[in-house]
Amino acid sequence: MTAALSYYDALDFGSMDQGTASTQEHEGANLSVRDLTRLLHIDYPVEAWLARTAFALRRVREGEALVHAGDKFHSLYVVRSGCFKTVYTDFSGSEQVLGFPMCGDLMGADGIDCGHYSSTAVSLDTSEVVIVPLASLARLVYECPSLEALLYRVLSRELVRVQNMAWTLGTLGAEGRVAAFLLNLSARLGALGYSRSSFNLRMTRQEIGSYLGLKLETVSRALSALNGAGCIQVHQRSIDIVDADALRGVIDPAAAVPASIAPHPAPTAARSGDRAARNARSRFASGSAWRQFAAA
Amino acid sequence: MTAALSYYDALDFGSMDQGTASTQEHEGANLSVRDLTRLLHIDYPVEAWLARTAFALRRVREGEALVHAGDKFHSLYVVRSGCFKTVYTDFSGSEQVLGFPMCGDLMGADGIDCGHYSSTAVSLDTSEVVIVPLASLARLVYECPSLEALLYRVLSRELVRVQNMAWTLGTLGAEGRVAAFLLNLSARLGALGYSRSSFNLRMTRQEIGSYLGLKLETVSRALSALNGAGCIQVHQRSIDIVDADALRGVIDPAAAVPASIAPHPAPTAARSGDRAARNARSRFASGSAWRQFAAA
DNA sequence: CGGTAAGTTGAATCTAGTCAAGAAACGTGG
DNA sequence: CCACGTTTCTTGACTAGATTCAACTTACCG
Repeated sequence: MTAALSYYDALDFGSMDQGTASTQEHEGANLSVRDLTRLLHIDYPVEAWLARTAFALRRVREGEALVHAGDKFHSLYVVRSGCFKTVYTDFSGSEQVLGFPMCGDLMGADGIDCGHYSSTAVSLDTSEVVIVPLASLARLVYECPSLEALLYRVLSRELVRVQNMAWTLGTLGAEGRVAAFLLNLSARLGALGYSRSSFNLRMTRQEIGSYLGLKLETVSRALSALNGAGCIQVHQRSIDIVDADALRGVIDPAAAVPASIAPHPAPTAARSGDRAARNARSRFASGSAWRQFAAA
Repeated sequence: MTAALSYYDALDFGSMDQGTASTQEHEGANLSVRDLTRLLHIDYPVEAWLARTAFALRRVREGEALVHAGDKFHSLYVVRSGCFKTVYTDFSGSEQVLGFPMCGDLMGADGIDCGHYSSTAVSLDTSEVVIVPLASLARLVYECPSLEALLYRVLSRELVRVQNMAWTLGTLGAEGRVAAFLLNLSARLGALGYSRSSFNLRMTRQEIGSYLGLKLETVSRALSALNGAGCIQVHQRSIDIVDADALRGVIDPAAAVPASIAPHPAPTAARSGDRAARNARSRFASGSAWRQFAAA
């Protein structure tokens, strides 16, 4: 057992407080391995007895940082609710947003290799994350080797996501990037059971621009242009996707979206159609105020 | 034992021929786990008996594809010699280069999650790769749990690399991107024992441009500009870095290079200084023809 | 030696950035 | 509830930087 953890011990994982002990704010509900696999949309035959292993939760208030770039790595985090931004703080002050992790997304994986997180994770919302200490995971894998591939898959997924991002930045113009961003968001929210066609952005134009390698004015202009073209309806943070195919056309006139901008290859959730999904309300769901405004 | 592999079996790893059997071209030399960790620059306490496990090699000729996007995933690959490009073939024909894996770099990790490689790997050179079937790795981890973190770290490293790429594409202009590209190459070659200041590019302007999100003419102009500014000396594929600090200055006038464009956080190799390293010749090393040209 | 692929350079065009002003939403305190 | 200041967003005019198109040079390979 100790042999199984020797490597992690060498990285000082062993000396850290783990599990519930490391939770800054204790929540009553802890999550089982089964819950975790569901959250990650990775179907997994988890032995029943593993259910006793529990992962702690942590609540992060809007604007609060979950981890800072440079902090010592100890845990991975899976978003359970809310929305984050992960940023590189290019220490001449300016920051580059690397992603907007949402429910089911992984954070902190960039810290595994060198032992320090390489990006800062800031909550854009009152959020909740599952704390997954790497040491706990290692112990778990030791007891149940079939779990090994879980982290492999999650890391691989993250890799594909960032590669997609690099593709977007490398090949698309401003409007294409914004269109891809909106479609991506739409797909992810749809997979979570929210409306694919109507949602509120949790981030500012500045943050979107930083993420897409654009200035905030350019993002604003691109949104206005897509609005004018009839693809979407924008009003501040409120987005209505009127014509998703037209949006895809903006990305590639030959309608060839690569491997997929969408996050997961057709997960099982949200098969119930938009009508039901639209009833699922959250901070992402549009407020009624703008809806009547749009109708006018 | 079979239980340990059940998940992989489900993904058809179990039914694949593994180890030497899957090598298209048998090489006499197979690599041990120890060799592999050294190649990856990850120091690891590997139990001696693990030395018997051997990974097969495969030779890939210039222009040949190691894997194609969409192919069924079965193995990871670690470059042992030569140089590759990994490309997204945006199926309207145009392709985007995602990276130039070299000795010690991992390829194929983007296939773990969904079971298919998402990018094509083409050799730019006569190259050699170590074949690491994921099933073999799983078996190995079952026998020696401390190996588990090996793949975690490699995947994490890859993630950081691509995030750095996204940063480059998102924040730098043409000259900055080219400068970052050259510095990155310089650092990687240096870590392998080659000259940091003088090398030959293995890729065309077109491929560099695709990688950096630029057109080939822009790459050419940027190189000429850096040449004119006295940072480097360019002649076709031959690059001499005259003033690395000036190059860093191009990236950020305030000399603030983020976390590091460099690949690995100061690996142990190549501490011998440039003089000794310059003697290490390879396809990357500059030919003498241009050297005298440069002196003129 | 000639043909082809790769690289350089110039001029015109277009896209995104910059600077700047104004409008709309938000929060706070009266 | 309203007035206020602050933040966020939108829009316009101008500029800087990258792309495009094109001509030309240089290397490479039979």
